[in-house]
Amino acid sequence: MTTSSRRGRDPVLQAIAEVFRRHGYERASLSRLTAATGLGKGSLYNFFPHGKEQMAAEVLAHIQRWFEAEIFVPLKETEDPWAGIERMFRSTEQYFQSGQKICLMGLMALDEETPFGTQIRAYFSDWQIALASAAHKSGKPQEEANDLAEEIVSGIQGALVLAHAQSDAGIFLRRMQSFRRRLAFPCGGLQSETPGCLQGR
Amino acid sequence: MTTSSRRGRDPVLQAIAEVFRRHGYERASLSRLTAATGLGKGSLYNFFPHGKEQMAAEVLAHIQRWFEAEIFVPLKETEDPWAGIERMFRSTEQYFQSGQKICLMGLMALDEETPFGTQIRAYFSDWQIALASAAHKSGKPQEEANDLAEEIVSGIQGALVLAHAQSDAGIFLRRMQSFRRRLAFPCGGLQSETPGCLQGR
DNA sequence: CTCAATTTGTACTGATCGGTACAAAGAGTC
DNA sequence: GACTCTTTGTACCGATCAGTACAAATTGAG
Repeated sequence: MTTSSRRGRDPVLQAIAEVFRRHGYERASLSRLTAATGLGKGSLYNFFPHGKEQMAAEVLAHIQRWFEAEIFVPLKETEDPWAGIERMFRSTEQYFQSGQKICLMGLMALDEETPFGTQIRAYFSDWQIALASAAHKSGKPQEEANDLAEEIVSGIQGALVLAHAQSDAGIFLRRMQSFRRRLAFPCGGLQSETPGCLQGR
Repeated sequence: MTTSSRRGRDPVLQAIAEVFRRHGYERASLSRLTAATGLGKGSLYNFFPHGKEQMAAEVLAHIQRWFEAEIFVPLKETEDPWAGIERMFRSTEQYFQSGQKICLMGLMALDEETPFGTQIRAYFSDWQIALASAAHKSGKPQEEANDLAEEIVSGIQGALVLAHAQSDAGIFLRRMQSFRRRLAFPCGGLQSETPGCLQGR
């Protein structure tokens, strides 16, 4: 009882999320979690009776809610699709601290045999659907909008991987700028057919 | 001594690589490694006196060598850049089994505090440099070639993440087709400026 | 205050971790 | 067969894991 306790559930969840993000599910040991939250095991298991798995599930749900409110809903509901799209880019850059932070969803997506597959799937498909909706509203044909959304949602994950591998936030920011251009210009989408110089398999 | 031993080092490394790929560095426990290789702890530590870390380092070196020979060198040295590029796509699709397998380099890139940062950095930058070289040879200006290479190398990682999250190899194959088009068409590269509808920050 | 309910620290559990020690088993040479 | 030298299985090590038990401390209501 020496440390922090009466600050509500959210800051605790935030601290836990940070541990998961930095160390992954496995290495997020209880000792790390107690250290990061300032809570003893007793308190932690009092907050999360189902232990580590519940912590991770709630962290993922928290992330999902944040993206839903901050990004997906604006993308789907704004009448100015460009505003929603630019807001997505800004919020994404801010959330991932210009690529210095990692996407916990992406990290856990690579882990086999976690019980969070459903949550992870929902996160990515919600994002993709929301972005495709905005792209369609901005004038792109539905098919091209879907393709661009898939490109950008996956591309953001890849940019985070590469930026982290090279410890270079510039990579992430450059990719984000490139995605902005891709959405703004009509030419980059699904062109006719694969050109002759690359025989599509 | 009941099981396999006289097959050389390579198949053992391959089995170890598979464990690392499926479970990550942490969850790749010695018990899993002994099970996958059919070797006891004694044999494993006889092959790899420095234990798990040496195993991982050799696996990464093995991967690097494979990509170097199969993809990077052809990209850099072929006189027909399109042939090298198409070979890259085909080899990549084959290596990752159309997106069903994960990139161990990308997975470990997301892990903090592994001692493999140098190897991982080299893998990605070698790939990017080789691809940019081929793109440049195919007629793109150097700057655009660099940008496209960064887009595609990171994009492949993202495609693997998303394909794995959704258990949908189609995502990976669609992204790869999209990258083929990006390289083949001149229009998708670095255009003039960010358009007015998206005020670049 | 009193008393019940909640929150907390801590000592424990059994399991598993990576790694070591070492003797038995194999293989090669003579 | 007798002698090395390498390869192998297995018993063990201390450390750490997630999780539990539980009593002391705290809180809140009356």
